[in-house]
Amino acid sequence: MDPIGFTNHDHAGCIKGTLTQIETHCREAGLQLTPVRRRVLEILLHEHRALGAYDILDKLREEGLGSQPPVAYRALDFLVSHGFVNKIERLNAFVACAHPGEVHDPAFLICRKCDGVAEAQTKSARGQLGSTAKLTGFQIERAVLEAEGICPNCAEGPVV
Amino acid sequence: MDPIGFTNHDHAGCIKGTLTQIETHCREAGLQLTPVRRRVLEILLHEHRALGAYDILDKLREEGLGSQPPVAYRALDFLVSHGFVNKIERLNAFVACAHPGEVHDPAFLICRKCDGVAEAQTKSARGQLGSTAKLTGFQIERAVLEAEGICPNCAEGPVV
DNA sequence: CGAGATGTGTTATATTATAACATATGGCCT
DNA sequence: AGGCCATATGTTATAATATAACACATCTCG
Repeated sequence: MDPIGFTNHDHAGCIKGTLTQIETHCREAGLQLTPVRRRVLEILLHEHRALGAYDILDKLREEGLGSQPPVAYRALDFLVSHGFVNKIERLNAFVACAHPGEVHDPAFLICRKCDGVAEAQTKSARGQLGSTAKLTGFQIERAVLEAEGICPNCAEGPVV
Repeated sequence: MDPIGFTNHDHAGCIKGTLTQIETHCREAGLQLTPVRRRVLEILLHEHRALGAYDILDKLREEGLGSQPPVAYRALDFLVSHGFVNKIERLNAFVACAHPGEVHDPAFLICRKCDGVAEAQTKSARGQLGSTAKLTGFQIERAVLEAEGICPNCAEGPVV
């Protein structure tokens, strides 16, 4: 499986770069990127696919960084609330954000076979709904698009 | 609260019309709209907002139509799989579909105060991602847009 | 009638998530 | 230093959501 956005890329560099970027962002914004939070972020960057909270908790437990659900959920809450990680509602799982720091309405391509997740740009998800929202007076704060389907890897070599 | 798409409409007529429409559809397609399935659909049409599976189960239980989770989940599975009901992943809840029968990628405006849900038209959610999907070879099967915000009712008269 | 497909009843359990309270840790004010 | 507040973590318990598995009923079709 190669769920890294479904295309090859410099994974080691991507992890390191994003991590550095987020570290800087936290330092400047006065956010505490504590060991647990940092480790959860690293795990998600490393896996580069959607992981459930309990998958993450298992890894933390192996490393002696925490063993009870709130440990994982708190770290994830922090990371999600600051835009470093996104929650994929459809999978009840979490994935490192491809564009941390930027304000954006994320869109995801989710493979229903391998659970690989690619984050896409969607400039206008909000704009799309804009007309409907305006008509009714609804104020959109966040918009998430989740598309389910088959990724190229699973399409070529069916798991069956 | 008036979460009916956030605008007034002929609710009784809307329930009846949709129900008739779905009944016809089922008859023609050879689908069994059994008592439990029909009742769950009615409940959702009547409430016209997102209900959790256990909320629905409570109502079924009161009416003697079933008391165990699988009863509700099976009915919901049927209704969702045939496009009569949509699941709002963000809320782990279910809402009657505003456009049953039509093939469409639904979009929802979800009020984070009252949990009211309006279903919007979104012709191009799929098209939006089309370019990205094409680039990577991802085959989109379903796409759902969920927007969170404040509905006009909650904005005007804050619950606080 | 018998076989297969579909739907329901029921028990048990899996999975995901949070409430609540105790214990650190570090800054900051006097 | 001492006291105080905010923030983070540790821990126990439990809530909320969802499904597996098996027994039984009903219906159709050959």
